[in-house]
Amino acid sequence: MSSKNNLELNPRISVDCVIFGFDLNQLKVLVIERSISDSEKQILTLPGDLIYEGENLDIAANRVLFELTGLQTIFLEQVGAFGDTDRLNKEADKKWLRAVREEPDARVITIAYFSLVNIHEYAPQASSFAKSAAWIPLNEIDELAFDHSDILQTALKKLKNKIRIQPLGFNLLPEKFTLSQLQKLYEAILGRELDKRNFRRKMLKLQLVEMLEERQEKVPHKPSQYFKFNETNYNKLIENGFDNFGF
Amino acid sequence: MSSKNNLELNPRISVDCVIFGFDLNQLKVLVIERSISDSEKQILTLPGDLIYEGENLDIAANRVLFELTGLQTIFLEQVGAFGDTDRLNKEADKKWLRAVREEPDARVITIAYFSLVNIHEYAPQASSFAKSAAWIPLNEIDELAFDHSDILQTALKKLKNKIRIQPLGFNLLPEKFTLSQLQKLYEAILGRELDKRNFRRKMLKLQLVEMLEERQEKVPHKPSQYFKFNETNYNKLIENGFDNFGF
DNA sequence: TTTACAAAGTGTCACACTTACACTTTGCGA
DNA sequence: TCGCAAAGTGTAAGTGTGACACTTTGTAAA
Repeated sequence: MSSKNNLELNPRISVDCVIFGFDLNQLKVLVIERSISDSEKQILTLPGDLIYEGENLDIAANRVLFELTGLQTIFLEQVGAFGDTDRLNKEADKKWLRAVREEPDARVITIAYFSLVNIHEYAPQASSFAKSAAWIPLNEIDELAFDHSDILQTALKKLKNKIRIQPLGFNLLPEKFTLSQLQKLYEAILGRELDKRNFRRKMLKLQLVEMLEERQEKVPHKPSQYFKFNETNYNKLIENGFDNFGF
Repeated sequence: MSSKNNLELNPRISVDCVIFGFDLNQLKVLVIERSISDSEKQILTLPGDLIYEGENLDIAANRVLFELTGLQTIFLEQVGAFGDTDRLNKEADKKWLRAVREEPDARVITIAYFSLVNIHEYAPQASSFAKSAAWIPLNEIDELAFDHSDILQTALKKLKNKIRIQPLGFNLLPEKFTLSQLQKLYEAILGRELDKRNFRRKMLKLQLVEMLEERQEKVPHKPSQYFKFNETNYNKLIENGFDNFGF
């Protein structure tokens, strides 16, 4: 174990990303599967990296996101700093750090970000950790490495709050979508069911969605109209001081 | 200027605190007056400090707050991390850092917190910066050192959002207060006027305040009833899923 | 003691929004 | 052609919001 040197005096800084996706059915999170040896139980972590020298935090988060997903200029917002002194102290985590880090005992303070990704545009990149990346449904994640469960919960809370105020959801959907899919997304994020008629009435009144000429095909039931997000109306809406969907 | 050494590789970490107070009339912020020499123009900063070795972020923020105000166990919440590489690069800031810091050129990433303080319980402590601390009305602050204006604006935005969801305001008031004072506080935070009758109706319906037997004395107009915050009812309220004051 | 002042305190109405609720329509596939 | 499965649709009751003006009350000054 390192003695009192400046490893301890000067914490390292990392960024970790909570990347949400939606497969038109479930809310998912992009996680990295980490294993030391075959015999070891797989442990999941959030994608992240130490920041580079002279690199801004937002830039670092964008870098991690891009290296992993190939996506750029998408929604990305800070969740906060997580820096408890014992955040890397679980035995399994220490073991792994010793295997991969130059300074496994250094204190690391991480700045967490969350981001919303259109899962259908997602293209895994050839970065060192991309090959072990996986979309896991939110409700199937029970344990993450380090304090990543904590980070995930905080990010989710932030998303829940934000979705009521900004139409973030559209970042998670393909360009055209049905109102049922949109509703499912809101239900997945908010964690409760919504009334179909009330939901549609609200969305249509706000004019945030625009009906397309196109409808579903080859579905074994009445085909649904496709809609697209109307950004112009959204911008008008927030100019006028809109700040609550009422969900 | 330092060459490529680990001063640059390993950023220092600080905490900065946005401490809000309310004097029953105006919303104020506790700032530090910094000056290098008498001839220099005074520059204002938010109170803050580099974290200690092995110190948790929350603990460090509480420490700064306590050293400055003598107050403990009060509302304190993280605003976020501010780490742009150029955040200490203004000429006046660099000059000052060279005068007071051991490593004036090191990159510093700061974790900002905001806190609500009952200004009447505030007792300046004998810490190194407490003697130059001052409560400045929010609307009289035009420029702060470093990126502290940015931090202040972000904290204020967070406060505005939070006040709609949690009855934070009571942290800023003395134990007994009038409904007009409470209204003034909400107006100061939200930055707009509220209707007296509607405000009272809402507060009384929610039963968050409780009327005391006492009223104002020696005021040259009809004396007002005093009220106190009812924490029991607040806890009941949030259990039942209350999440919006409707302001 | 009367009067002026200044802030406290009070009620109603119109409107918008929210919630709860059930049946019909439509296209596909068997 | 029949069954299925999800899409799509309207209304009524209740609740909350916003706008609005006058009366009350204690102090202090004339």
